[in-house]
Amino acid sequence: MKENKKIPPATVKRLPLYLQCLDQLNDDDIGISSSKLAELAKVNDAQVRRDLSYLGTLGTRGVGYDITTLRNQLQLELGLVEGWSAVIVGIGNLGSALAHYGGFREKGFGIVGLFDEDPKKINSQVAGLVVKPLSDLDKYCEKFNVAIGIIATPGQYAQGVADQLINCGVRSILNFAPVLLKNTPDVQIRSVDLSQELQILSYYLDRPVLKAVD
Amino acid sequence: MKENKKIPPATVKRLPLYLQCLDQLNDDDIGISSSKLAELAKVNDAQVRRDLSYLGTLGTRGVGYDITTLRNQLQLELGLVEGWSAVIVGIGNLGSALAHYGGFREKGFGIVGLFDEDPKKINSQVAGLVVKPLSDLDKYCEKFNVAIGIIATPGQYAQGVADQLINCGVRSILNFAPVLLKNTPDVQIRSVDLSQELQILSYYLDRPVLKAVD
DNA sequence: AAAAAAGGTAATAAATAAATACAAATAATT
DNA sequence: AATTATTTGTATTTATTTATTACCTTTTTT
Repeated sequence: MKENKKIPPATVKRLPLYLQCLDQLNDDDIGISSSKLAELAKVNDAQVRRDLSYLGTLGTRGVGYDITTLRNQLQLELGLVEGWSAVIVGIGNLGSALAHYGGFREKGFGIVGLFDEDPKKINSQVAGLVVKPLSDLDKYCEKFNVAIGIIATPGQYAQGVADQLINCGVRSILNFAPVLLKNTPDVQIRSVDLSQELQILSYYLDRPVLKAVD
Repeated sequence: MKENKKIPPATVKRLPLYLQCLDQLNDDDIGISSSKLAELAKVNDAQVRRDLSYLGTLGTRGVGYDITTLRNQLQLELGLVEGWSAVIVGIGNLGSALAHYGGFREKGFGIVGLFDEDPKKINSQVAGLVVKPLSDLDKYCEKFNVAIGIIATPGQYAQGVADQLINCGVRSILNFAPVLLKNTPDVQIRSVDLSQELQILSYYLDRPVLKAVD
């Protein structure tokens, strides 16, 4: 399939999953079939082939996929080789946990700044970084060419923080505050609402027969 | 629409969102129209009416929806009035943040136990609870009739913890570890992978023209 | 040479979402 | 009191997205 065809969102969501599955393999494995990968990722094997075909012709018929090639291509497509910089705003319990979270760095993201408005937090050290006031955001974004803003403030401050981030040129936002942020053209916003996840689980708790999706 | 018709997963995912939108309204508002709610939730207004119709005939033609009725019905449908009990396993930075997170209690969930295997953490106090070893899990699950297990351990321990939780009768698991847990019949599993969310954002960073979905 | 394994992709099916339309109920207006 | 405007509930249709099936091609194995 063509290299520059746009990839369907549902497929984009599965790409990091495939990458994760590859990480679970033995170090001495060099190849993997679509059916094996499908089993690990718990999807249909044709779906795996179709998803991967968006990245180009990676596999060899009769053989399968070379793991290294596949991993490289997934990382390339997901932009994990770009070394995007991120900041975290809101250094409460969750923000602090995110600052310590190793999974970000492992995937190539660099947390370059922590921000909060609470005077008690400003200048304190968290995960090896000094917490700064939001007034320093502009400076940091320019200096580190920050691409991603992670919002972990209480809900009522989230939109204001988002506006500031966008104003500083940040084009992608990962929002953990339990509010729906305003849509802005050219800005990607993803929200993770912890309590909503629990609520969805709760629905199915009452109805053990039904199956959740996603 | 019939009360006991099964609700499509896509709708179930929107129900907590509607609930969140209601929370943003002024206290003195007593009614809301589908079009207003649609605007807040950023969906089509016909979709709102359709989604809500699964909960019964809640609105009044020519008038709209009574906010209190709507909230009650959403909470009822989502099982938020059941007071489900939950435990958190893995009291690292993330687990600890989750233990402090007020959003769970606010929605009616009760965190009744924290568990970890690290001797340095066992017996320490976090968010008003004493961290216990996993060997106490069984006891807690029985005592508090625990319905939900929240996993915040490193990836390599997650499946083992999940097995233990299921073994103790837990039927719903919210997994924050970056691994795909084995499917078990009658057990609902939802996973939140923080770094995967960032990776999806990263894909769209390279392609500012495309739009992400969900 | 034949059979088995495995990727690529066209075609189809299923699920989801969106749009349209309209009857019924309520409120506002004349 | 009658009329008009508003808004829900729902059927129907349409469009879009997603998932599955089927089949052809290539490679490896027997």
